[in-house]
Amino acid sequence: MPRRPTHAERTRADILEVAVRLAAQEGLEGLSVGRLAEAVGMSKAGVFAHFGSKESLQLATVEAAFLQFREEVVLPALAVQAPLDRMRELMDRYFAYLARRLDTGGCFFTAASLEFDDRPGPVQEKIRQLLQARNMLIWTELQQAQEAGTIRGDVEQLAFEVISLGTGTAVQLQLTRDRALLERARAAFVDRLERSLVSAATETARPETPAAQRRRGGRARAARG
Amino acid sequence: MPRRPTHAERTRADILEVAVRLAAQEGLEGLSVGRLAEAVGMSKAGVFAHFGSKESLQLATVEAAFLQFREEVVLPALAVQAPLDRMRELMDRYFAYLARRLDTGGCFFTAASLEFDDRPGPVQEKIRQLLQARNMLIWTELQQAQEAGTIRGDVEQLAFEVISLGTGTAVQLQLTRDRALLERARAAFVDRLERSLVSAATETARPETPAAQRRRGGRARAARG
DNA sequence: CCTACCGATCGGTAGG
DNA sequence: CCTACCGATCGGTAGG
Repeated sequence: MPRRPTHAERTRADILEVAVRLAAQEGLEGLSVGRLAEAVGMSKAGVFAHFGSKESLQLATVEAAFLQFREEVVLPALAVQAPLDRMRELMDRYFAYLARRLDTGGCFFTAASLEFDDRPGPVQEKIRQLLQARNMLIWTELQQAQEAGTIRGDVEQLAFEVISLGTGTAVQLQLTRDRALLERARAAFVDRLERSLVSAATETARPETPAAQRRRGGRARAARG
Repeated sequence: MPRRPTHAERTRADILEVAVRLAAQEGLEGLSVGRLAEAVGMSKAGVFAHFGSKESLQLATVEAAFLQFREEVVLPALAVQAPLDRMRELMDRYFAYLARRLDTGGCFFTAASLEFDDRPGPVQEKIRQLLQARNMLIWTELQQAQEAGTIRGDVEQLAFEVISLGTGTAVQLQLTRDRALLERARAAFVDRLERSLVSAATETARPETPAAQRRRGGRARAARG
């Protein structure tokens, strides 16, 4: 049973909402306590009192961005029953997230990831942890789809390609602001997934080169199993 | 005939070499004149005298990073004769560039692109221009490969996917420092290219779904032509 | 949650 | 290319 939030907690949540937006645009390091305070209509010390240090503010901002992403993208997708449809929903919702955030800094985690890849510390660790969790989620989804007999091949390779597509799209989209890229990304995802489908009639009919079979991991796994 | 560089020109080049490294790690905005001066062993005003403003320094740093990239990646690849082999060489050299820069900030342009996507101005324009030139280069390469009869399908879609793969790999690689991602990226590229090949015996033998044909642009182009 | 302040560093300039 | 300086802003603190 969720406790009724105190006044301080609500203020903190308000600050973080603005912080997520500012950090997405100016970066987690570029986000200064002074400008955050001004944007939220408080004194600098007032904002500071809620976090104690800039690093704590950064950590709280990353967490807030994650909770928001979880609510908008992950949880709704997890409600879908069939494993592969869940993966499709996840991707659809990620692309919708990118579209919504076109004017508010783009994908928070892609930006944070690149900003902190050379700044060791708790913030980097937190970002690394969240992106690792994302990798695990996608890997698990595809693994389950494979166990359900829906897809075949090297699921880790497929996971890598799906993540690259999402991340690469996020980067290109943000600089060009060209929404057509989202359609290309969707097409690329559907196309790539189709190539791993077991059910598609054309797929089973297709002969395969030994090289492609090896890349897919089909032969290797059969040898191991 | 290249003029012998003046002392000032050589100093400027030395400063920019350090600037490219610092900017790749701390960002173009995080790069401060003071720390740059310290890193290069000069006074702050001494460094400043070469550029006049931070913005000019940033522009010069982007240009220096571009010239370096051009030398290491683009020009050697352009020496290759066959259009599609040129594209393969370009990709190979980009992945090698990523591997070399694992400990010096990763892909300069991916980082710069994400850092400046919300900072309008001359620096953003410069970055946008360079990445647009990259898009055009890849598009042209694939277009030529298609005209040579080597590949078929929607070259713009293929170009988008190739760029996404490269950019997405750059982002993931830099946070995880997992070199195995480079192998996955290479495999993904080869695999994707193979699907667009005209020559592969297995390709021509494969039946194709109408949906896939539409996505490829095969039908549409035939209708137009 | 505020006012008032700290030392450090920022981009930039004067003058040589 | 240097020393010496400018106002502004940074993260952070004292005291209430």
